[in-house]
Amino acid sequence: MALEHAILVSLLEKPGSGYELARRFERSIGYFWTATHQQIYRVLRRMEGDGLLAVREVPQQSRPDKKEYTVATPGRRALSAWLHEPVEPESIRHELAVKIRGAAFDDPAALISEVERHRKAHDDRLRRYLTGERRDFTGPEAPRPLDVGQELQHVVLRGGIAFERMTIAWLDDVLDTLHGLSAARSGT
Amino acid sequence: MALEHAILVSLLEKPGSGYELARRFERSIGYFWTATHQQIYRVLRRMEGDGLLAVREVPQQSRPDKKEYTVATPGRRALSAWLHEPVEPESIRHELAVKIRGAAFDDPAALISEVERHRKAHDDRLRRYLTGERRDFTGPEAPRPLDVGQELQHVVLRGGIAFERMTIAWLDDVLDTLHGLSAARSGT
DNA sequence: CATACCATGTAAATAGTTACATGATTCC
DNA sequence: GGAATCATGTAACTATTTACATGGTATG
Repeated sequence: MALEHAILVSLLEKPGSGYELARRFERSIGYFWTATHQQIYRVLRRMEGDGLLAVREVPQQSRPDKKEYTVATPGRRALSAWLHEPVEPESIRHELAVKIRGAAFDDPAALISEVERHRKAHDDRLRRYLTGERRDFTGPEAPRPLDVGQELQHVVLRGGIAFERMTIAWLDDVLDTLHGLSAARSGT
Repeated sequence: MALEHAILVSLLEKPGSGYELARRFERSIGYFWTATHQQIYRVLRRMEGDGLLAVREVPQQSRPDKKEYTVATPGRRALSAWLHEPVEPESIRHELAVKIRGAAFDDPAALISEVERHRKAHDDRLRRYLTGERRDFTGPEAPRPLDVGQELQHVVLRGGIAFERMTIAWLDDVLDTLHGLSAARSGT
């Protein structure tokens, strides 16, 4: 299960609560894995039961107390073991692509606004990634030289940026295609 | 559930058995959705029970008989309805990226062979896609002009090609980074 | 005073994976 | 004789999503 491993990596980078993990899954970890708070809380409890994590109750003033999780030695070992095992190269799952092929059996032009909406969402994400990249890795405020962990975080972020750029370019291709089909239909 | 919709699209393109669908999910549909035969058989039965699909027993000689599924009118309507609803822009899930960030807590150089293996898998997939593109859409054997369904299939395939190319370029970036880290560690 | 944020969970349903199972035919 | 292809499935488990639930604090 990659969620367990993603949690181990995130907690090794910095210990934190389920809530904090959920927030990280919306941001930095989010560009390669997603999870909701419900799932995170459940997996945290299991991992703690398995001895992979240690918990510490942290009392807070003017905020609810929280449980701070840290990676225990067996957790570190489990991550190491996984890193040395091969994982299957991933295939994509893209609902919008299903829709695009499905549009052949409906009105292709009706899909244009949906594709535009997706294009905007990816464009927003790209901007967020680029802002984060300047802040943490390439801007004047960024530490220099970067340590090993930061270099690796940066190369993963570059992957996220490349993915969003590719997706935006492809969605433009899709929009051109859909417009072309409407024009042809109504007689060039 | 996108698997249902992917099945509807595939069966509209061409009716077929569960086995045939499973094979398509390894090929053409595979570049935007995956499913195993076990899952497909289960969903097919449910969809038939819901009246979305019609079945026909097809006797065959020198092969086991098969059940050929066709999309029924309610199935067509369900697909139409879904096409007009918005779906959430997808986030990626990439186990290898989890590993790359995890490598900071282990030996980054140990990941090189794993990344190379993934690079090769994506390169193989790209070659298959390009062969399919020439055969079905751009080669001299391809029909011309393409109909609406073929244009849409082609733009989705171009998405798969763009994804594989982007991934390969990114994995090269990852390999450079990993090599750079090893060189720096052993003292430049 | 309403909204957003902090913080943690339960319950139910659906989706997806992995292991097991069968049996005929074709190709090397 | 063994492996691959055609064809369909059951059972068990794991992962993920969605809906519901609570309650305090800070901000405009």
